[in-house]
Amino acid sequence: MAGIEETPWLDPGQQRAWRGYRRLRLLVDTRVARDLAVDSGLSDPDYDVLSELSEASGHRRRLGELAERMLWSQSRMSHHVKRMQQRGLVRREECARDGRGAEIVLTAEGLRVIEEAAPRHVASVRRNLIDLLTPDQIALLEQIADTVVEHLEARP
Amino acid sequence: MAGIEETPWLDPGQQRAWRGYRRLRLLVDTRVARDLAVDSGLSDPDYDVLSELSEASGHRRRLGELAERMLWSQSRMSHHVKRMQQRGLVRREECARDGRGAEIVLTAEGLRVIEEAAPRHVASVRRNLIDLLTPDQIALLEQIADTVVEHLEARP
DNA sequence: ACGGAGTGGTTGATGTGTCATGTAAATCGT
DNA sequence: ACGATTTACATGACACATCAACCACTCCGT
Repeated sequence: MAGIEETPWLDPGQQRAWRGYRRLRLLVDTRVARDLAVDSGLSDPDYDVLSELSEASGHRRRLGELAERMLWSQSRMSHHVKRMQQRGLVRREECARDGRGAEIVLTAEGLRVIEEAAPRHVASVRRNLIDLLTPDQIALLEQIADTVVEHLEARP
Repeated sequence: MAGIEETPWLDPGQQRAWRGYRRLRLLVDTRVARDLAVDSGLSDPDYDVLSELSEASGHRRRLGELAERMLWSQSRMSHHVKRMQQRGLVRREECARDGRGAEIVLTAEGLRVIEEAAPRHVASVRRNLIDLLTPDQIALLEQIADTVVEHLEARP
């Protein structure tokens, strides 16, 4: 890993790309989050957890597995699941195979909530990102994201 | 604005682009934030505020102006500035022209801190995003960001 | 010039994220 | 098989963001 002595400053194009990315992120994410909250009463993390669970077999997943897939800390997941549990969106079950384990299960209410939220959320994602770009740009964005993700996930 | 009835689901490519974007954001931002905290003891918002002030004439700016440029709420800025003030990075001064106003001024310490933090931060941004992409991809990213930002900023 | 509306900023309550730590069960070494 | 370590998760304290009041000053109409 190079020391800072050898690190050149960002050139103007790189500077603009970085600032653009930051601003895109700020605008897109706050709007999508606001829409989600207004339309469905969910926060962005709420939606992600529900979505992850709804795609899991049996609508259940180990807490740690959930955290790992979503790149959250276990602690964060534990706290968040507790709150979602209090709202009736998920419940905890003991894990048969591992006495320490906790399985997080989507409740019927949780399933209902995310199924109702999903189409509105998709509409919001379209309004605030997808439909603003040409198909070419979408493909490029995917390619850029893949490149970066691949590099970063290959690192500690 | 179209109702959800008319909103088609994301096609596979759009789906991958959206998920890719989300994951890129998660990976890049957490790593850059962690580097910044470890290298310089600053949070991401800390850095942004210091950076904004260091570029302002007289190293000072009205609280509301600062908030507006950064798309923060005034409340958030007020709270955050209070904490940064307690750490000696900025100070408040009364505004001569408007008795209600507050001017936020970069302290000598604040200037020292950001000047020391900047090169490491640039290195981190390179490691975690810029240097992972080809010059073409950088240009495309900038273009995509500009497109989206332009659309979104033209809206309430 | 005075009374009310609007503006700039602060504050407190609440929900959420992070870090350090705690606890209990599983696993490993011998 | 027994103690030490590691793993899975929970918890408490704190930092931070958001929202809804709130206060003080400015601006405007009459």
